[in-house]
Amino acid sequence: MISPVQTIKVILVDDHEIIRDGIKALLKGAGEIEIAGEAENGQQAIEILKNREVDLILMDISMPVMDGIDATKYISRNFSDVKVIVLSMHDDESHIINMLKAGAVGYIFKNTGKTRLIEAIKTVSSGESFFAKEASQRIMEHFMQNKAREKRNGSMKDVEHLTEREKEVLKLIAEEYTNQEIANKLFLSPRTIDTHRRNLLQKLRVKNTAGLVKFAIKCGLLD
Amino acid sequence: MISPVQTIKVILVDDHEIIRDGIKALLKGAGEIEIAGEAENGQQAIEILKNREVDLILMDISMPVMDGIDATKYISRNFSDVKVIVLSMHDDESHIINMLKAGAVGYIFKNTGKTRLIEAIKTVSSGESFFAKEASQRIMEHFMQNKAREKRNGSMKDVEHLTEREKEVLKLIAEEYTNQEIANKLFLSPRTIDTHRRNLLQKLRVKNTAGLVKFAIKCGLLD
DNA sequence: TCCCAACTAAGTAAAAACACCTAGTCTTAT
DNA sequence: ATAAGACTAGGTGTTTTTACTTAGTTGGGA
Repeated sequence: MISPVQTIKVILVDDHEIIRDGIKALLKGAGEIEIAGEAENGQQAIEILKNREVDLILMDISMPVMDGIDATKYISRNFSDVKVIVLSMHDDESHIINMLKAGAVGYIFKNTGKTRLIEAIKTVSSGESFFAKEASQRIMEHFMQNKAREKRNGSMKDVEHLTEREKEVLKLIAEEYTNQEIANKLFLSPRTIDTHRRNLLQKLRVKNTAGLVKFAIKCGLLD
Repeated sequence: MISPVQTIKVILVDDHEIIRDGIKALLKGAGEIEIAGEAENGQQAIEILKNREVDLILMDISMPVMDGIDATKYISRNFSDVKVIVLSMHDDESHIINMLKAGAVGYIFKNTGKTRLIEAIKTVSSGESFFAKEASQRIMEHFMQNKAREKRNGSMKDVEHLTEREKEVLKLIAEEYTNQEIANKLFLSPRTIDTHRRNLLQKLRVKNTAGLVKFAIKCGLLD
């Protein structure tokens, strides 16, 4: 909150010294960026954080002792103002999504050029996120896949035949409320909920509450 | 694949003319960016795409006729090489996640400065994604929340406390059978099933059948 | 051997869900 | 203007679930 232009203190975490040296060389010329430390694994990185003030971490994924995923999890929980950019060779969905879930706010590849690397550091440092092309694509695919999964499960055919009210009631049923409780929430008569419930049973061709709940989950009315 | 430096053709989609004009003014000075069109809603935007070559769209969310979410869904499916950046006033999770799912690769706010806006356009145009600070945070929260939910629900912890019989009964409950029917299947008294059912409710700390079914699905007792 | 957990089952009651029917209001589209 | 669908809600009655309680049998481990 104090300084508009100040050096960004970066630490490098990678088990290969050559790679660390390469990155150091790349960032040498760039103003505003200062290499505040290096670590060979997640454990060492966390040790550094305890003793030194750090703004941003360039983090490899596969490392001995403590890998990048676990380290990032720990860091995003215990040093929430330290940003983590993943510097990886892997462009597969699972690595990217796992690092996202762990709390990384950037993902770039080791063949990234100097300009992009500096751009990523500055972008993330100012609070935004920076995901390289392939990483963006994988994240999108991940979201799309969820969509596709939902669609594949069919029944999306039926869900469109439900009215808004019915979907609302169905959701509350699946959330373990009784007709009476639902009625209170929606300011309606319990008998109205009863009617909606029976219409749902008929429309979805299921026998009872269990069937309703399964349907609600299947078409993502919950979560 | 042809041109390393070429103008980025942008169209603005927002139902407020003043906002469109403001953005046009902002982008006026910036080289490499060309306003290739404007639209008041999603429908109009799609019409433009059919007739003109466009690289990128700055898209509002709430609009009449066709909102930004539906429009982005359509565009990311039918014009997959056109990038969509959301230009929004809302920083709530649902809007951001919905636009992500719809296929947006950028999310910035209407109070963004000129520099950031241009940065976002160039970043997204080159294939990366650009999410403003608050948007990044919400996306992180979304992922974290899923994690937290999984943990909170325990599920896999509790399922081991269930006996074989209980799991068997739970499965049949989730398959929409009544106590009577389950009793017939297992050659037991309906009262026994009743007892199992109540033990399940207690062990899993859920209120009713809906809770039982959700649990059964969560720990894969079905399918 | 004795205890415990799992499994079984029943008494009694109240609450909730399910079934089938009717019917009014309101909005929208033809 | 009329029809259709969504939303509302009541009557009446049955079936199912939930609640609280008690208790017999069985098999395996301390």
